[in-house]
Amino acid sequence: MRTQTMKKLTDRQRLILGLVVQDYVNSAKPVGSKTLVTKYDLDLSSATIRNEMMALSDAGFLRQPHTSAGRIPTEDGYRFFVRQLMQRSDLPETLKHTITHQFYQARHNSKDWVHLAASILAHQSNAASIVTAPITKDTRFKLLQLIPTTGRQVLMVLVTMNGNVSQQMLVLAEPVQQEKLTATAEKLSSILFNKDFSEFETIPDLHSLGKDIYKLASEEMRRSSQSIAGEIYQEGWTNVLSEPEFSNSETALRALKVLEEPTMLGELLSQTVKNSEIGGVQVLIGGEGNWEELSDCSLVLGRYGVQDLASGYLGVLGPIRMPYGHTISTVNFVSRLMSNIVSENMEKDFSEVE
Amino acid sequence: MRTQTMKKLTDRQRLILGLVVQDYVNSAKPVGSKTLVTKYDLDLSSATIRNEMMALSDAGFLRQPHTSAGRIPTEDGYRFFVRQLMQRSDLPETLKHTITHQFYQARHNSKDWVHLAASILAHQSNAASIVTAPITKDTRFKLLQLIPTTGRQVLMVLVTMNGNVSQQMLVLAEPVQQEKLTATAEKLSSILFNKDFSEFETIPDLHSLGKDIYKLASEEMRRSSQSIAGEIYQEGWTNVLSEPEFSNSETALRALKVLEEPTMLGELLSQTVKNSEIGGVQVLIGGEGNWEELSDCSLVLGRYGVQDLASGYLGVLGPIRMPYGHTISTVNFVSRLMSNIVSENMEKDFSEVE
DNA sequence: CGTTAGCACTCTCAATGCGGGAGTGCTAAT
DNA sequence: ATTAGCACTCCCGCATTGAGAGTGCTAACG
Repeated sequence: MRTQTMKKLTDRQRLILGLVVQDYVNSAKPVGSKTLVTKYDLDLSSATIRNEMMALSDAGFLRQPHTSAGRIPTEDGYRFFVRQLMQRSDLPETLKHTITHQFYQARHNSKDWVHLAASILAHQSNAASIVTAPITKDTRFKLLQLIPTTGRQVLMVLVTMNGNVSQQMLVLAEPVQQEKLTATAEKLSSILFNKDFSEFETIPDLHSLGKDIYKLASEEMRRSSQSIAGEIYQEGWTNVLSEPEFSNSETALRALKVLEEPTMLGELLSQTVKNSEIGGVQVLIGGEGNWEELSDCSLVLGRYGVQDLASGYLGVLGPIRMPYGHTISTVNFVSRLMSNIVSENMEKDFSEVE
Repeated sequence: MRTQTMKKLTDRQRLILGLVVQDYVNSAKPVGSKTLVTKYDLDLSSATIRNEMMALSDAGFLRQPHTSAGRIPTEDGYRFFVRQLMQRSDLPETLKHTITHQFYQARHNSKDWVHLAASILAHQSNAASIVTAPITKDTRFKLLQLIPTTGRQVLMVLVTMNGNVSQQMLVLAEPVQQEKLTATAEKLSSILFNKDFSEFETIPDLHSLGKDIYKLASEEMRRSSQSIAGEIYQEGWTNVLSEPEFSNSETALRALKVLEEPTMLGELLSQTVKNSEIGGVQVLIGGEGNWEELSDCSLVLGRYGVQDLASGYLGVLGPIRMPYGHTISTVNFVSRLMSNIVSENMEKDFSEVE
């Protein structure tokens, strides 16, 4: 509301605002002036604190749930806190090592490490986590293989130049010898090698099997190039439900519906962090006016991966009363680990392909 | 409690019990004698109904939340209803067609149709759905392929005799020519063809690359043969949360924790429906004494697939106050569709392999 | 005998009222 | 500028109340 006015706060006001946020995040109860003095033994009287609190209320950073109750932060209060007061609280070194090790072990299977990320985020932040598998915007074809499984069913595996793998089960009109499948795959691979998806328009001269596969491959390439995010992993819903502000479950319902509805979630991700830098973290507090359903929630969202090449989203949904410092550090840390895994894969790529 | 006594109920008592269950399922409010008479215009006075209700309470099928409130079914009441009174309510034909068509379109990609099943169950039953991807107990090796993706990374695809596909990304110690990969894959494939996983013990004579792959393949086969269930798909949690009995969210929390914890869920599935017939449906009402967390919930669980060859689980979790007839029919219907898809795939298999 | 009308009784639920307590805003003194 | 003091406001828990719904019982009825 008064973002442009943005009054300068005195150091003491900043201190008090910080303490109120901190205390409220821990206790979930409105913070009174006296509580503040005794709990953090300040060298001030409660009356002074009251005056300052009034100033902070006027500035729009604190509010009272009702006359003559303690203060709780407003959304703007949280925002100011996150932008100016908060200090990141790093994870303890031993924990970092453990997590790093877990990622190291899972690094070969993208399903594994994406799932691991969701799990760690949910546990560390005590909230609900959202992680999407990385996707690549690169649409240059590298190779294709056809693997007979059973009867007329064939698994088609597509690999792009930077190593993205996608696959599709297909059913042939009639059984085909494995040799013929291999030959077809090799022929298509050599025709399409290093071609961009957009060059797929002109259908090459092929026998019917080749043509069918060709169509499917091009369809698959198109599909994978259009999606905004990879598969979505979520965990820790019950963490959110056990927060006291969601005990009536009506409010929790509103928020969790956003997570459950893939279209909403996609919109949320793309609108919020689509073009943000990788490694950075965005904090969406109380829906920011755009997301009514999230009015009591905050999101800490980020992107991981390698800029312009391959990336995915990760984030945490919790109550607006959230330990931002810790959550942001955690998201950051996990994001970095995941980016490492992605870029490791890419680097190996360059060293060979060039 | 008094299951062995199992008093014979008169027809009128059965009728009344049925009506109470029906009405309570719809309204979520205790059912009174007068309500029953007027709503379903019975040719009896409320006093008579009261007498019968008392009998049903004595028999353990009805109870009162407090003195002088209407009656609600006990767990035993629901069980009696499900076993003896309930009539299945088939889905309307048009809906059946729509659903069948959706499955038809998704039939080639197991991810797609399993996900579709979860989605349809959640929507139709207005509860939370659980579906696991089918897994095969057959452990006979069919073929293996190695697909270079980027740098030293290689995708290994394993196919079993009945067409199960599993894959694993692996990183080689040093770059290897594609030709060599192909040759290795072919050699291993021919060595292992039609061998059972248990025969993998004796390591054949191979060069180092072949040995590495061999170990990984055998590891992968072992892993996939040990799991009780395929990947788990869930949907419709918010449906459960919006039921009035879960408005305080404490109770919902208990139940949903079971779904979120994979080990618990696995135990639940295996203990309940592991060896049940495919196509049959099991109803777990109020935890049945074994699952304290589910005391306010009911589960309708089933298996789909082809007996002894490939199967998965599907089911629905909702409040104990559940429209059992409709839910059971839905689970049954979806189960049948999924079994069809699985068996279609298997049949094609036999026709060619034999 | 099963069924029914009548009635007293019980218990919930919503509304109301009543301290106690926590915390405020203001004023006047330091 | 800070603080002590104080009146005031409002929540919260608790008990009270009355209406309403539904019961269990008894006695009358066909």
